Amino acid sequence: MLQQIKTLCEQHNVKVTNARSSILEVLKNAGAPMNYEQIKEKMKMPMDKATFYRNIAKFESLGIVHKFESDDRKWYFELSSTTHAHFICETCHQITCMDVHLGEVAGEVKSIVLKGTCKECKA
Amino acid sequence: MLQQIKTLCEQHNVKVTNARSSILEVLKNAGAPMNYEQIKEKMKMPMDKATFYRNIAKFESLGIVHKFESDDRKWYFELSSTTHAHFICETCHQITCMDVHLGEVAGEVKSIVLKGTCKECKA
DNA sequence: TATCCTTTTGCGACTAAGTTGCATTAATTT
DNA sequence: AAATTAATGCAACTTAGTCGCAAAAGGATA
Ligand SMILES: [Mn+2]
Ligand SMILES: [Mn+2]
Ligand SMILES: [Zn+2]
Ligand SMILES: [Zn+2]
Repeated sequence: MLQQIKTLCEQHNVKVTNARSSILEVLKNAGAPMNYEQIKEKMKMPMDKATFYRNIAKFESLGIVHKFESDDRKWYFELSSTTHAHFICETCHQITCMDVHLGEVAGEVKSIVLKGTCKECKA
Repeated sequence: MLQQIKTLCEQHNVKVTNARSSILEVLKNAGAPMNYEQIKEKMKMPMDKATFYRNIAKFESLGIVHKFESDDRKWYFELSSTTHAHFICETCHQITCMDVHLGEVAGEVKSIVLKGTCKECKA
């Protein structure tokens, strides 16, 4: 298990269990947001979905993990970083992380999801 | 039935049925995006959800209606207008329509959903 | 080490928004 | 009128995520 992940849990006062480090390790190595099925596939150990979702909920509440919903009605997860947007192509379903700068907004923004057609699919 | 709605259907070559005008009439009078249950409550006639969703899907494909998902995992619908964003407060679950101006974006944007905490809940 | 207590996990049953198949009805076409 | 096509209602289905509960893990105390 990566020391980095152990530290991350300890900083947030979360016990480091196999299930938890397993989830975080996959997310650490992810190049893009992943859903439950995708994370499960990449995990070395088997894990029940109840365990997965309960731990994810904990990570979320602690601000370790961020989630949003794609157009397939599934939740996608990534390790928290600076607030950025996700562009979801309704044709090819690819998810792209991107920075946008919003103007005046009606509150504190935690998640930005744009849906539409990506440049490749448009062309 | 409103003449306006009849015209809307005819312009898109959609037969005007009771079910269809009933849905559109509710959306026409809506002050904010509404989900299936909310629309159903406001409708004069009873309507099966299969009929509702099939017609909504048709409206969407024709560009008459726009939908997005809130944090309650339900779809919210509104009559199409100029592209604008929806701010969803994760505390009070209120949905606010708003204009944002994005900078450079990776494709053609059709839907913008911001989630976070609204000013009232923040205070 | 033995006992107690709290937290985490796995399993299976459950929930609920939205979908689908199919038979019936309504509207068009010939 | 008969034939064809489109819209509707109903019930069964799908499926991402949730929940209750009992078993396991683990830490604290003695
Ligand atoms: Mn991202
Ligand atoms: Mn709106
Ligand atoms: Zn695309
Ligand atoms: Zn609020």
